[in-house]
Amino acid sequence: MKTNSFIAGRLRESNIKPSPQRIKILEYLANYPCHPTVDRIYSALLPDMPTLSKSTVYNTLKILRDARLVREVTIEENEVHYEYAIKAHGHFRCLDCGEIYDFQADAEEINTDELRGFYITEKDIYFKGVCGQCLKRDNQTEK
Amino acid sequence: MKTNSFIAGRLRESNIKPSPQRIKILEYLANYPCHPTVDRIYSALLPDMPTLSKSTVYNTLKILRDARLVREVTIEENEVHYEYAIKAHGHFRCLDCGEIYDFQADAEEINTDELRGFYITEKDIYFKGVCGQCLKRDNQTEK
DNA sequence: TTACAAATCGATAATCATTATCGGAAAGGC
DNA sequence: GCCTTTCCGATAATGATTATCGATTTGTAA
Repeated sequence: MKTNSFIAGRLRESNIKPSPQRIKILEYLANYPCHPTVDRIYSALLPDMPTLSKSTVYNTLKILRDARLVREVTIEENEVHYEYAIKAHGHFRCLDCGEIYDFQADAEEINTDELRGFYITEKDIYFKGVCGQCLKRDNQTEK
Repeated sequence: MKTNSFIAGRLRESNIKPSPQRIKILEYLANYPCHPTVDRIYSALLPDMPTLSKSTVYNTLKILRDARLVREVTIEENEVHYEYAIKAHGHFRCLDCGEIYDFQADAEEINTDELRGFYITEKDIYFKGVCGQCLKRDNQTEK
């Protein structure tokens, strides 16, 4: 569980003023690794901060992303998900329940000879399909 | 250069009636491997088919995608790109000029032990950064 | 050919995530 | 305390995508 002061420190390290809104948003992402959307973050924090605006969530996430404190997960077409930036990994999205799973995958191992002379800043691995839970449920329903 | 009749054949193989609109759209994707967006496809075909509607482009692409004749490339946040489905490969998007480059990358080599019991239907590798051309241009401008 | 049913197409409106704008509030320096 | 800068929040605007639904075309059978 990351504390407020730890989060505030991370913001200061990146030269971002630790306002209450920014602390809360980054803290939420650090403690709930559920790849939330903007709307999800907004709804989760609203009870605690009734004056929070969705614009602020958008603005803050953009700041945090530029500082590389959070990452955008664009595995879904119509909405961006966010995650606290730790070690790089792959993402799997279940086309049935929509859940996003992390899995270890080293993108550095992918051969990039063809991209010689390119400056690569981001390597995303996005898999899709049906997760184990949904497969099991679907099989039971069939019987 | 893929011919109309070849394209029509591919549609029939997938039990899709080869209407003129569908042939033109799939033919465009097969012959111009530029990862176009819906709007790009629409604009390119409009001179030849003045009555074409953007709705039809959307509908047709959805049909072609479901038949796995084309793939959606969701490497950009706000717009979907399309490509004729051939051998799987990685995509690199230049954050400067927006161009999308293909590169050989075998997603099958990525270890998926953690996804045991999952049914995987799609494996996307999306890299981002700055392409060689843009790097060169930017350096010249600096001088 | 004619008639009818099904599939397809196209125009318009609706949806919804995201962005832009801008006035007001808070923070920080002097 | 005053002033400047930064930050926040409400509202409106944007733009890709989807939904709707009537019109057109296609396929089929008499």
